[in-house]
Amino acid sequence: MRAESTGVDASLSRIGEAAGRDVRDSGVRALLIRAQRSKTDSDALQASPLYHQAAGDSSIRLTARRQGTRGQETGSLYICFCFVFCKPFVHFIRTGSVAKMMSMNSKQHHFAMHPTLPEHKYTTLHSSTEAIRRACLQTPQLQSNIFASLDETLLARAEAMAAVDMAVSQSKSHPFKPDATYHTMNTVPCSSSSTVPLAHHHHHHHHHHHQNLEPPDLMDHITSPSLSLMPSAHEGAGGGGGGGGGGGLISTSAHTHPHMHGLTHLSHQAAMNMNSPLTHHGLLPGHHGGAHQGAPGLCNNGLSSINDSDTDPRELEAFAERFKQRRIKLGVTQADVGGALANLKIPGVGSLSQSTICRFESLTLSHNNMIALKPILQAWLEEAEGAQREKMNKPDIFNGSEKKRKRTSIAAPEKRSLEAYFAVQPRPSSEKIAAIAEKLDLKKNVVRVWFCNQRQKQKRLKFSAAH
DNA sequence: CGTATGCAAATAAGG
DNA sequence: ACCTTATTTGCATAC
Repeated sequence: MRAESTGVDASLSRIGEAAGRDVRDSGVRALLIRAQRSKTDSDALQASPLYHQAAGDSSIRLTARRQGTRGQETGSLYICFCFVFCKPFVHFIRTGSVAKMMSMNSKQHHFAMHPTLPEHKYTTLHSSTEAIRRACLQTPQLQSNIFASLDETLLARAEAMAAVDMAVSQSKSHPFKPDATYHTMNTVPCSSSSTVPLAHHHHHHHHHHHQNLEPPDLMDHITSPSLSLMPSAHEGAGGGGGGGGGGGLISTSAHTHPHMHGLTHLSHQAAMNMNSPLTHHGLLPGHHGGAHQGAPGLCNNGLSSINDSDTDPRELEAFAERFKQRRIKLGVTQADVGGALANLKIPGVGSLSQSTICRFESLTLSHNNMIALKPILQAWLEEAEGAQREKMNKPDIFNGSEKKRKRTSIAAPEKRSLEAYFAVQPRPSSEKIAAIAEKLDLKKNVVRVWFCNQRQKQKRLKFSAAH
């Protein structure tokens, strides 16, 4: 509660301290302000130079982009915090989810965070989204809410986590896998602040051309904070050889506690559980007995089937780039690749959409997702290149194996009906759902899921909305 | 046409 | 068998 004048400052410095960074950096502040003004998460991230260079969490980024419109200001701010502050915080957010964070702190937003608000010096934003941002500024209360949620509890928690994580990272070899962002990122130990060590070229489309940004001065030197946390190399797994691997390959998907109220201890546990973005089943349900090797040379002895290199953001980035390059050389489209994956008879693997392939190439998938997909795409690539070398196309034994996940498109009329039902009863009984399903000529499960998702959406909106 | 992206179904995982 | 929360995809449609 202290948070005297600028609670933000106080809290930030604490977090920064824990992360070994000075988050009071003017650049950081500018970023926050900018983020705050962003209409969407996407805007906030795109507008941030840190988006491309600082340490971040791809899953956060992903969420930001995908859930964009809805996350709005809230999400933006938090997400940017992730980039600027510390990994632990990121993890917390990831598991806790923005919405939850909002909820748990929202109750008492006694912060008078207005000092750092808009009309400050960096007011000269000229980004392409300036217009939108302006619109945004018209909702002052919203902004205060954002900051409000950034209250003591939250910060304290993040701080605690930071401490935990750091401790872990120093004792154990790999605190949490490199969650660093792709793109320009360089997971290298750390190259301190002012040097943006771009290792090599990396011609990813939109990068620096963010002419919009204003005073570049401040930003540029900020560097990814988390770098400092990076336990440099990843000697982790490798050496151990033996079963070690501790967690084995499962991943513990970053899930967490359903209820955060106790928060305190939660942080700890969360912190502990988290760092293990190992392969996730995202796409490989794994059900069938093991055989999840997919990519050649993946399983080294131990159980920890994943090498560090497999989870290294830089490696992923490089692979994605290479993949795209070679795909094009093969004269294959993203859609082709997606569909071809099914022919590659890998246990739990089916086809994927052009969208997904595209996202893989552009690194707009979560880190875990990237890791999960990499072996598969790698397998395809080798297969395809091999086939071409033989001058023959593979006959393609259309293995009717796994099919691509289907997505039902609920038409507008039906959607309206559902919304109407939802209005009166957000949690219809199974019978009711069945009835609705029949009436709308939809699968019962589709309707059930719709209600689930709708409830989720409502919950989110409840925050962004009034408070 | 091949590629991005918005938004939101489907799914995974722990009750 | 269904809920919730967190995440992974895929339609559709805009570039």
